[in-house]
Formats: sequence, C-alpha cells, structure tokens
Amino acid sequence: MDVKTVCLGMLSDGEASGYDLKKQFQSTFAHFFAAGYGSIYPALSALAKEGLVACREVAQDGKPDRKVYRITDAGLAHFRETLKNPDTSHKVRSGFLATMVFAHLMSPEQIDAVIQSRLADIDRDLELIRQFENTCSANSTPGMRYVCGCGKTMMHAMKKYIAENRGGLVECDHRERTASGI
Amino acid sequence: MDVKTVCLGMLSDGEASGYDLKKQFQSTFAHFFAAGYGSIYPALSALAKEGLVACREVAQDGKPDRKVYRITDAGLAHFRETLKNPDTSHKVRSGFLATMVFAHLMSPEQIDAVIQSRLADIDRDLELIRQFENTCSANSTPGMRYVCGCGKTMMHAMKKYIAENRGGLVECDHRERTASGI
DNA sequence: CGCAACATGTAAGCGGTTACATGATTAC
DNA sequence: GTAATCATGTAACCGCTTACATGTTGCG
Repeated sequence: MDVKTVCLGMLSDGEASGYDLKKQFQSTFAHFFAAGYGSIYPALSALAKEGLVACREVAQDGKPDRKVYRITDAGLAHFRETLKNPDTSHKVRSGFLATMVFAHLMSPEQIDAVIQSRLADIDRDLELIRQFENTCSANSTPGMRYVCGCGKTMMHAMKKYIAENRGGLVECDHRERTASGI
Repeated sequence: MDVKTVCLGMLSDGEASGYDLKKQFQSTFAHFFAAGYGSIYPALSALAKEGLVACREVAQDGKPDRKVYRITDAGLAHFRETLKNPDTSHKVRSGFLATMVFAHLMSPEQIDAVIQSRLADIDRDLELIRQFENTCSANSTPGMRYVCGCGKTMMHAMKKYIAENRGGLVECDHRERTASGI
C-alpha cells in the first residue's frame, strides 16, 4: 500500500486538497502511515493523469488556488479492485528498540533519556487520536474507529511495558557493568 | 538507526559473518528492524573500509569462504559515541491498518481474510521470539530480553484487539452496506 | 516583529528492496 | 529430483524524505 493508493482511498471518503490529505496523514494516520508533501502532491498528479481522480481549481484571495480532488467512478472501481488483493503487511522500524538492545553499553541516565523521549512521542500520537475522536468520531467510518482503537491499544500496551520494565533494564545493566569493573 | 549501525552493534556482541547477521535480522530483530543481504553486505564492506570492523577470511571446503567480521576498538568507540545521540524513533508502516480503514468497501469475507493473514504473520513473529528464548536466552543481554519482551507484549496486544473487535468491523460494515442497499 | 497556518509544487538524494549471478552439500 | 542451507556479492530500481522555492493572512 503506497502513498498514492492511500490518497485514492482517502478521496473515496470525500473531496479534498493535497493540503487536507497531509493533515489527515498527520492526525489519524500518523501512528501507522506517514507521508509528506513530497509524496502526496506527485501522487495526486499521477492519479489525475490516470483519470482516477478529477481536479477542480478553487480561486482564493491572498492564498494560492486550492486544487480540490474528487474520486471518479473509475477511481472508486480501481480502489475496490485494489482491496481485493489487500496489503496485510505491518512493518515496524524501531530505532528505539534497536537502541535498547545495546542498553548494556549505555549509562542509566542515557537509557532513561531514551525512554522519556519514546514516552513523549507516544503521548503525542495518543493526543492526536483523542483529538480526532472528540471532533470527528460521529461521522467517521467503522474502519477509522477500528484503526484508531488499535493504535490506542498498541500505544497503551507499549507505555505499560516501558513503565513496568525499566528496572530490569537499568538495574541489570548497572549490575553487569559494575561486575565487569567498568 | 540504519542497517550499517545495527550491524556494528551486533558485532559488538561477538564476531559474525554477513550470513550470520542476516539470520539475526530474521529472528530476534524481525519484529522491529528488517534488513536483507542487499543492505547487510555493502554495510559490512563500508564498515571495514572505515576501520570500524576487521575481516578474517575462513576457507571452507565445498562452500564459499566465510568472511568473519570482528569489531575493532575504534568501532566500539564509534558505536558508543553513536549511542550518546540515540535514535528514539519508532515507525509503523501498516498496510493492514491502511486496508482496514476502508473496511466499509470490502465484504465480510475479504475482511476476514485480511485478519487471518495478519494473525498468521503475528504468530510467525511470536514463534521466532519463542525459539530464541528457548535456545539463547541464558547468554543474551538484558537489552535483548527487554526488546523481545516488548515485541511479545505488542503482538499479544494486537492479537487481543483483533480478536475482540472483529465484530464491530464486520457487522457494522454489513449493516451499513445493507442500509445503503448495496 | 515573528511565527504559524494556508497552499502548491520540484528536484536531488538516500536508503533499502528485489532480482540476478554462482555453486556445492545435505536432507527429504 | 528438488528444495533448503550455506555463502557472497552487485546493480537496477523504487519510493520516500528533505530541502528548496514562493507568497499572503492573521494572531500574539
């Protein structure tokens, strides 16, 4: 599932500009699918060229013209077709865990700094979902609710794990380093 | 944290060949950091050129020579330095969740197929960790145990969420589609 | 006065994936 | 016989990130 396909899917829910889609990537999609302008704008251009979306330019005073994209019948059909061969991948790339593997080479202070940073990031993502649920939950799809719920569950599970296992990491590390005379 | 840095870190735990490191990426690291030969071999070459690792060629009969890499003092110092500016990122790229967002465009059968596929993948990763814990747990580092524990926690949390929320997704989807006369 | 939000785009570059290339041995 | 394991590497490609480019409005 690439950025282009996700953009097409987002547009199946209603028309939007690239700027609007970016906001969606940064709120509801943030915890499982990132995308920047450098991916979104070219994706929309390609989609338009293929006739999967139609573009309407809306003039604005002071601001640049808004390019509002709407999915076409062909686009919706194409998206449904894509879903028949669904992407079930779920890839995690964690610098946090890759760092923690080598906790025995770090001081307890360094370890705690990493943990705090991770915890702050989780809280940021959690807050994003909370905000969405407080404003758009009523008119959101069951899928969107499911995905947000999954994100919340995973993030709470990670927070809990981090809180409960700091000791085993920092103290064990300390003991081992003391034992080896470092 | 790129593949090169992780390889250097892995070598801080003992010497290994590129082939050995690949096996580690496919077992313990599989749930949070993927890497293929196409990244590993060039990474080791670069590391050797920079003097951070030393290479020893071991002749074998029938098989190609093994290139066994060992971290140098400069390499260990460099790795410790890297850890002083730690990577705390944790990125998820989920085709599974991106697909689920659009569950209302899929049939219950399609949704179930996606769920089953995801569940099977989780079980595969869980089995990998279980295997590791049954064989190497004794001589593993606290960091490695922490990371495996985190993986297990997250994967169990996801399995539980998927099991408990299938209804809200499939049935709601069904109701909505029925309501709209599809 | 400066920063955030609004709004769109391009282009270079980077890091990683995939496919290709080679070849013996062992187990089913 | 055929698949898996052992073992190394290259090269093309692809998708995404980052930086650059431009300009107004409104808020604190």
